[in-house]
Parts: sequence; structure tokens; C-alpha cells
Amino acid sequence: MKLPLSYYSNQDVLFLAQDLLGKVLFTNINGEITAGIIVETEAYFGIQDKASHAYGGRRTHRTETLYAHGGVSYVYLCYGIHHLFNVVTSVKDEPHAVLVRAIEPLIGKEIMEKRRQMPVSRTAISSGPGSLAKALGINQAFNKKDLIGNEIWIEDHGIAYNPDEIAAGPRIGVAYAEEDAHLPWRFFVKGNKYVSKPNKV
DNA sequence: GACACGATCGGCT
DNA sequence: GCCGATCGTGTCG
Repeated sequence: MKLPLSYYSNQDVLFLAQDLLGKVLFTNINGEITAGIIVETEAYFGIQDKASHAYGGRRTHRTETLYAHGGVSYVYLCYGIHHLFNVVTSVKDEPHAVLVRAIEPLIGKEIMEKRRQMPVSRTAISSGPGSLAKALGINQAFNKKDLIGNEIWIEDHGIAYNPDEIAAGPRIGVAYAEEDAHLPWRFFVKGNKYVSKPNKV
């Protein structure tokens, strides 16, 4: 059920970004368990990707997490307000990562409603990277957490999509990445109502 | 030490 | 569709 460490060692981050669609992301905060099906991701291709925090081999206190062995979380604060959750992949010193952009609520829906102050019937509850992080209670304390531990982890529930059920398009909010801005490295489940920008392909 | 800006969201027009 | 919120980070001095 719980994805093993070996899953995250895969050096093909474009494959993993697509393979993570359908997997179930869990958090357990003081016994409050919440989980959702991953329906939208983006791949960040290490040191050669101008949109990545690790572009050019940049190595700072913040980005150090990206250089860890695959299988840990990379959480950072964006726009001073939102926490964004990434899955660090590949091997040590190869800073590939997958940003999770949307989930479909599955377990602990009442807890998510309390955290988001809105009914689970609203898709905005977990649509978009900042929103899903808040719904799952992910904050800075989750940075560099082991994804095979018991605070945050990902399970395989046997949900898988065929290639024709997945759409690929340019990543969101990376205009600064120049020629890398238009690479089709954002993946989402076609027709899923939790996808944050379903029209942009 | 100072400053410009972001892998966004939600409210208002 | 537009705009303000809000603060850690990185870069420069």
C-alpha cells in the first residue's frame, strides 16, 4: 500500500510526475488523518530546469532538501502566504522534484472542512498547491519529512490512468523560466473537477 | 543591512 | 479579470 523508498529513487521525474496521478497522499497530524487522490502534478527537472529552485546547481539552506535522496518532502513558503508541497525524487545530489497541485478529498473530509473553513462540496477546498497543502495541514514543519514515515506518506490504491486520460501542458506561474516556461511538464487527470487550471494545455 | 520578488489565492468589479 | 496580502529567500552592497 504505502509506496516504498525505491519508488522515489526512480531517476525519471517526468515518469514519476505522471505515475503519481491516482496515488493517495496522506497526512497524520496528532491522529487527525486526512488523504486525497493526486490529480494534478508538475515535474521540476533538477539543475537544468530554469523553473527549478535548484537551477544551475544552486544550493542554499532552503534548496538543500531538494538534493536529498528521493523520498522526502520539500515544503516552502510562496508569496508569504502559501505552503507548497513537493515530492523529492531520484538519487542524492540529483534535485528532481514533483509539485503536487491538486488532490481529490478521500479521507478525513470533516477535518479538511475545518482547516479550509468551507464545505468539501466546494472543489476549491483542495484545488491548487496552496489549497491542498492547507487542507492536509501541511506547513513548514513538513519540510524534509520522510515520505515513508507516519506523518506524511503516499499510498497506491490501485488507481491508474491510461495515457489518454492524462493531459500535459505548460507549468503554471513559471514565466520567469524563459524557454523552459513552455515545456509540457504539468500533468493532470482530464475532466477531474479538482484540477486547478483545466483549460490551460 | 536593504530590497525586490515569488512554482498563489480569494475577494471584488 | 484584476489586485492586494504577506514574508522568507537570495542577491547585492
